[in-house]
Amino acid sequence: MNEVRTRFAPSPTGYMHIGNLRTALYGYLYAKKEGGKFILRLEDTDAKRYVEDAVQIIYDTLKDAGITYDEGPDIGGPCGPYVQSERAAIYKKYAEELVRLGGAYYCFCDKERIESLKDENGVGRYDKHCLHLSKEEVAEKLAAGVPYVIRQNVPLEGTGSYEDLVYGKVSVDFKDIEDGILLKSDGMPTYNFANVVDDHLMGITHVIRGSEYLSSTPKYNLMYDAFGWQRPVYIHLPPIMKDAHNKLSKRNGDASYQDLVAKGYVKQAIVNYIALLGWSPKTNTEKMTLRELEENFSLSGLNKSPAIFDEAKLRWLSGEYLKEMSGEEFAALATPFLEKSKAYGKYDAEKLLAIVKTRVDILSEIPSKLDFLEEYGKIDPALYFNKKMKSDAQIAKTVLPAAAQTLAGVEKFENAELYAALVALAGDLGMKNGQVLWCVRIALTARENTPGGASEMAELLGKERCLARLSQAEGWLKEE
RNA sequence: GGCCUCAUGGUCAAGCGGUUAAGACGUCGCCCUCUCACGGCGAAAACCGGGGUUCGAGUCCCCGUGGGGCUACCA
Repeated sequence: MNEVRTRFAPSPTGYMHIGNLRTALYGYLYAKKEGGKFILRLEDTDAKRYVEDAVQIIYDTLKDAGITYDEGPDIGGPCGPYVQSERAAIYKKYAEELVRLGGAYYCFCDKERIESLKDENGVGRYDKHCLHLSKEEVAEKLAAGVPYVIRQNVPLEGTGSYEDLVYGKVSVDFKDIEDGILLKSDGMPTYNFANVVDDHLMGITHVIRGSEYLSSTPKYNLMYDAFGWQRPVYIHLPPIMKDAHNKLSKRNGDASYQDLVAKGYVKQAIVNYIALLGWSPKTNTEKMTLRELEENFSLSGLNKSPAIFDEAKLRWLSGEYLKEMSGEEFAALATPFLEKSKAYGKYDAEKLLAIVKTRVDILSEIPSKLDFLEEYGKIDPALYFNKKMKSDAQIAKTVLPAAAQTLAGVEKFENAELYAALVALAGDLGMKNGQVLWCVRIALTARENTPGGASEMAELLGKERCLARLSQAEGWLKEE
């Protein structure tokens, strides 16, 4: 049994899409699961599409997501170079070899002739014109320096079939496949050729890629067969959609991995979530770390229908990761976001983080959850009304002054003590706990909803602010 | 247009000829509770349509409909 070798072969054309990342993740997971190797290869044969920082983004994203590779452009390996633009000579050699084997041929047709083959709809296919050139004619043109490409020689009849591990049997008639260009006139190969040569030379046993290659795979198999190479196992993956009609893509302004990280989604949650888009674990446990994914991944759980990216579920997962973190871990991740809050620097950071930890799913929500602390202002008396607590502005008028007095006397300004003191006050006043607590909380925060009860808010605010706010609130009540 | 391919709740998704058609997110309700959140419990919610095959079809076959892909000197 040969060692399993999978690869991720992105084209450095911009940002790392969620779909690309998932393809990389599955390749990585399968290799790990099988104790094999995962390889990174850059497919940069199209100079026109090259984007400056794209390569670095690919490295950074994979690293950030924890997807490590055993061989790749920046770390080397036995099958290098791992950048296609550095392998031009290799492709040329194999293209010429394929010509010798009859699987390809030189083509000297110019653009005009190719255009003339197309019908009014721009649809047309190459007519194998140059396939019929004699050896001498070819040699002559080559010697004369006539520009050429090398085309694949696809049979006119027959059917190409293969067994895809997720889609099952896929068949395409050769008559529906054009003699595509393998080697461009600039000497570089097209994807259609480079992927075959590289996957073979790099010993790739399992090709994991997007379903857009489903119907072109038979022509790759034609090349494997012509060379006498063993065909790899194919695993095509359905696309990740933005909605029922559109694929998730940066072009549509959809979130990339780094966008999601910047928004404050927990990285592990992102990886966990995308693993679930198109794959389902055997058990009902969906929350899994990368390590757990490595153990549980299996090709049989792969799904063949497109999956719509659901940010709501990602949020939930992110929140789950946040909640189970230790205070230190959470602080490390959350502090940069906490610094953007109006409350930052004015309150005990540890307390702020503790309050926000179970109330936030993504880190970027932190400022808005805390800003209210610094937005204290005139209180609408209606806020004091609460049916269940049986409280209203009238009750508040007697509660607030008494509460101010009580709080002034609390030594240890901490939740437990404050709660006890306020409950005791309720007893003294002959009121329900809720009547006192509700009124105090409203007076302290000027908000109907706050991330914590009256005593917690009081602790956070501190004695000085509490007393000041209480007296201010009392004043506003009297104006009514 | 031709070819490839997909189709279970709003979303992800289990199911692989016989099930009360899982589970998760979301939604809604209840409980807990000093509001919110957390947590607990519960509910609503699906087999695209039509033909077959079969004792029996979400599961197999065909057609239709709808979606996605390919049809580049892009990948």
